[in-house]
Amino acid sequence: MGNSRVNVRRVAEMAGVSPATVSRVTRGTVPVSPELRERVLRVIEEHGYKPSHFGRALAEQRHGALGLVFPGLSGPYFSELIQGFEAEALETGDSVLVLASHSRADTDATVIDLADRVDGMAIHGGTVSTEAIAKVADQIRVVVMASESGPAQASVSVANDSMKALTRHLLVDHGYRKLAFVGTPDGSPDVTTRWQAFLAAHKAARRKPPAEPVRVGLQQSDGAIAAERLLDGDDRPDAVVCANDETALGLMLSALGRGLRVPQDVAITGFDDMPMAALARPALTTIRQPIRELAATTARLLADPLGQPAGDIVLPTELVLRGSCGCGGAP
Amino acid sequence: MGNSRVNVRRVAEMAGVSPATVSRVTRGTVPVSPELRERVLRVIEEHGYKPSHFGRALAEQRHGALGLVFPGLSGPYFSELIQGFEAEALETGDSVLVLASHSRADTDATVIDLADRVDGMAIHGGTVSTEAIAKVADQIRVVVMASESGPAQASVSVANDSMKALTRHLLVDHGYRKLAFVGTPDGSPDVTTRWQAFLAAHKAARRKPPAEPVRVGLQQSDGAIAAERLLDGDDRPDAVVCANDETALGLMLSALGRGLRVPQDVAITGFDDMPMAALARPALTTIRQPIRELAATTARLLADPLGQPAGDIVLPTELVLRGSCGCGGAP
DNA sequence: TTGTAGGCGTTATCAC
DNA sequence: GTGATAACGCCTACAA
Repeated sequence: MGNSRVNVRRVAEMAGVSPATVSRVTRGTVPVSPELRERVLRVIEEHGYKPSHFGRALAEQRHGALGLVFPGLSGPYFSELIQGFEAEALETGDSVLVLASHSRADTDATVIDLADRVDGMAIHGGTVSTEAIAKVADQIRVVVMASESGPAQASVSVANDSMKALTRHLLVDHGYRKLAFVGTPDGSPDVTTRWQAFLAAHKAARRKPPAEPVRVGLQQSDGAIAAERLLDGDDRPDAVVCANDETALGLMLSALGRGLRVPQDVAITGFDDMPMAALARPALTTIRQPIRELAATTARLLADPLGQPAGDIVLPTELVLRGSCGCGGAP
Repeated sequence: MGNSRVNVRRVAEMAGVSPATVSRVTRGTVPVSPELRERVLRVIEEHGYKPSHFGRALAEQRHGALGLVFPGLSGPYFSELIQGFEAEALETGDSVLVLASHSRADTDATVIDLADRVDGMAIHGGTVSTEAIAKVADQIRVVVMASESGPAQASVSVANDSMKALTRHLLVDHGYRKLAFVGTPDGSPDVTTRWQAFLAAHKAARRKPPAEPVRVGLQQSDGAIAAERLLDGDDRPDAVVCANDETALGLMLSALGRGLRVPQDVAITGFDDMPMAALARPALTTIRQPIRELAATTARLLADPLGQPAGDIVLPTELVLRGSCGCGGAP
């Protein structure tokens, strides 16, 4: 912790050149004569000089950082999100400032504050108010993930409506009579759309959907909570459609722990296709969404120097039928 | 996106004062006469002036940001970690730059790069090489989490050796004959200590431990993989000690899915006490560690202006006995 | 190709 | 209490 840092001027002096030349060497933009370049590089090497981010940021008027805002949830979904985003940001030499929103209340303020520490910001649907997004978007480039763009410059989300095909599969192909939905529609735009697709499938099949979803969060423990409400009574559903894999697996664990058989006593489906989905017994029927690509696309949109309008990008999803819905194969 | 930002000079001009006075008002350190203060505040309000981070950082020689480096793993553990860290950082007005390390190879380089964008860095055990830590620690304050400090200024970890008490409980109190350990000791310092405690407990009870642990990762899906190796053969263990709750729950799900009874056919224990642990059926016997406090303490150590040496802090853990080890209560 | 000089926006150190 | 003025470290016209 004693690294007496050297600056351009000092390096220039020692190399017997002007600061400008040093800058040219470190940036590599403008050609410099081999001889001087060599001299400068030697001094840089010798003194471990590294251009200060302070100075650079100030001079270039850019932070070299992207913001990522999401609800502080656990699970593979958000890990994939962070990693995918970061991997892409690294490509362009940007750092990632993360805001794992806590209470929605102060998140708005924090996000606005974050806005002048980054060059662009990715905001996950359902984490901050539209007003806050508008304010930020007025200042820097904003891309919304898993929701509509609203006041933001662009959005990237996935085809949640494939939930309709899944629901139809349960209703028509398997002939289940009584379905339940686990998830809170008002909680996040993703879940909103999934619930609507669930309802639409019922309507298309002229079947009566449940009046209300089982309103719980998206964590595995929420699946266990849903289990208490759904499995302990005597009007148990045939099949339970969960808003994501985590809750589905939590529910499955609870079902099996109660001595119920899946899918014979109750069929269960998820959304995401996280690694555990394929490994569970029975394996989980679900919808695969390209989380990493979602994040990478978002980062790319933000890093893009003179980004085109871009608009709203929707990535495809894929229905993955496995044992937990009653399809053959796995036990 | 057209916010023609104003700067101190401009504000000063409009308020008819000097830039210094404007600065004094925004910082609130030195007293300013009510009259001028009022004038300045009005102009600031009117033009939405906000001091630029660029300028501030350069003048104050500090970024106002803390770095957080951890293996890009999913699950409640790391979510808690991020949130705990960030919540504390927000207190002191710092932003959090996250590095969810991907391949260990390039992480070293990235971490060194990150070092001159933050004022302090928290590094999770097992993510970067000791050499890289040394380099960074030479430049800024570094606190290592869940590992020994090494070249870093300080470290914060939890009492992993309570794994010894847990193992003893299985061996002595329940009298299980054949135990297995799920986790990769070389993968992270935490797991190393837990495996050693597991071995120590066997030795203390004069019992022969398994020759090798089941080397898998820390995700839920790894628990399912472990299940294939442990549960399908005919020399199934009595009890399986997992390095964390996630793998334990993955294993439990697989066990139940195979028609095995927990704990009668196989007892299972975890480490962390994540929310799902208490809700599973049977509820998971585990060791509770204060993840949030771990993160908060680390952040506090980093933000501390003239931090004392601090040294190595070890936070307490607590053995939580539930149904999955065979203890009464839950089914 | 290279050097000089000015600017990026803020804070801190002086005088007054 | 307040106002000049000089850093802070870098980049980039502009001139040579």
